[in-house]
Amino acid sequence: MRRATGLRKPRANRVSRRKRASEAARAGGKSLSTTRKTRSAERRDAILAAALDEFSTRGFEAARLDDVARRAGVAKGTIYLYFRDKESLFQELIRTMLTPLVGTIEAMGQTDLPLAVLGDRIVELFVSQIYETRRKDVVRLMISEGRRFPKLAEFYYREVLSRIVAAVRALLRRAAARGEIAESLAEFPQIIAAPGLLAVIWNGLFERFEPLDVRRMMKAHLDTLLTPRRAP
Amino acid sequence: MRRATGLRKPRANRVSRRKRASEAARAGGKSLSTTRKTRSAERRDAILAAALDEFSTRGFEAARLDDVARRAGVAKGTIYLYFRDKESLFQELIRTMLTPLVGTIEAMGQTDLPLAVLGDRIVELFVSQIYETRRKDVVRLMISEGRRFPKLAEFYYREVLSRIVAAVRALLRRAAARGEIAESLAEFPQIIAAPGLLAVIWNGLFERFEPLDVRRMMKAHLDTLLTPRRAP
DNA sequence: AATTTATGACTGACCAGTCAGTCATAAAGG
DNA sequence: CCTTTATGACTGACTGGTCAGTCATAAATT
Repeated sequence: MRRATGLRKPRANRVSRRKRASEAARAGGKSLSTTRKTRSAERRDAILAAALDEFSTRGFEAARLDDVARRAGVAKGTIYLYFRDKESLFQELIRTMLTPLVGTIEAMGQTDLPLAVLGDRIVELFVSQIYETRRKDVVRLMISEGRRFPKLAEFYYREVLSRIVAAVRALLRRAAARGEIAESLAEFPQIIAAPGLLAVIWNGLFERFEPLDVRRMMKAHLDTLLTPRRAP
Repeated sequence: MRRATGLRKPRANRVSRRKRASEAARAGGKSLSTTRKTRSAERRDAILAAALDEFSTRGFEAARLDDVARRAGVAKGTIYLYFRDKESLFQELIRTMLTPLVGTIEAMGQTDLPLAVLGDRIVELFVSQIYETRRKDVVRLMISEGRRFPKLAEFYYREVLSRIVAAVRALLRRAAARGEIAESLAEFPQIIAAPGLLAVIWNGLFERFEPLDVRRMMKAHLDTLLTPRRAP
């Protein structure tokens, strides 16, 4: 039951408070750094990692910051030293995880190889950098909760998606010019990503009933999109 | 501020309670039926419709049953006459909206037309029955919240998805046998649906930045998948 | 009058965010 | 170098507010 008195209870018997925290930090794998700055960065990362776990399994609303704190080996108040509020923590999480991806993908947009070759690279990039990574969970979060965070959706569109779409479009245009694919495809770069997206969702919902081999599916898809250069 | 007393306040001055409710029912467009059964079914539907609105805009956790009740022109307690609890309401909503779709799609799986023709029908079916309908919101809900309702995901897989997948797979096998598409495609019926799924998500998150023409995208996709029968 | 249907005030549990207090570490002084 | 003082990172009990679900009572229907 909730205490009814409005009186502040005087502090008492704090039994070994720091102990748990430092143990958890140690358990986190990192040697406990003594530098203030290093320690601070480690804590931030620990909180972000814990937040990803909790947000992924319960969703934004249902996730409890108490649980995030416990998982990060930190007191709840500490979270508020690093993030303004729950929403801010959520947005930072997505920003931090997805931003680094853009460069990699844009770089790939530059290369001027036959699509038959690039295809393998695209598939591999997606699988190794997203599907087999915690970034998969971030993508899921973006899909699931993005509508309720219009600012975040806008950020994500401007900083990530629009750039990727532009890169892929350029790539497809060149391939179409070479006659490797139909012109109409270059208009919808989203088509290239669609099976990957589907796989992320399928994996979260139905994998236990019917597994899906992303790599093979994406490969089959790309192969089929290629215009067969005259039947043999 | 929250009331602190634990005392039950005696009931008093209920001023014209039914009025608002019956007005709202009338405003709902339906003539107020006198049949018990009809009226009951109407209420149920009103609650489901209101629930779809609220769950769609706020998400399952954040949606308030008070708001669902208000929107349905009903008192909160009434919801509990029709549904066991919030979760049950959510699951019933998805069941009710998606189940009728299966028959339509399975029927299409039977027809034995060239894929070039069937393609148009598939696109049109998807757009008119899902994308331009409130079912689009239900699909979004399934994607966003499905992970937290394993039972629901299982129901959806068994009753809806697996059947659709089977129908499309059969359809693709026949098309592959006729040489209309690559064999490898028939292994992944999901590929056919992928752009539609992507469109639903895109529509919810990024439509305001960059509109996406589903019909044209899906058409372009299907056209590209068809093996060009020998270059002209 | 009896039964069914509906209502909405109320409760109990829950949780984001706060803040007075603590303590490890750093800086200053001897 | 050692001791003292200062700093601010960190803690967790607490507050204020929210909301799912209940139930005593009222309205409608038979």
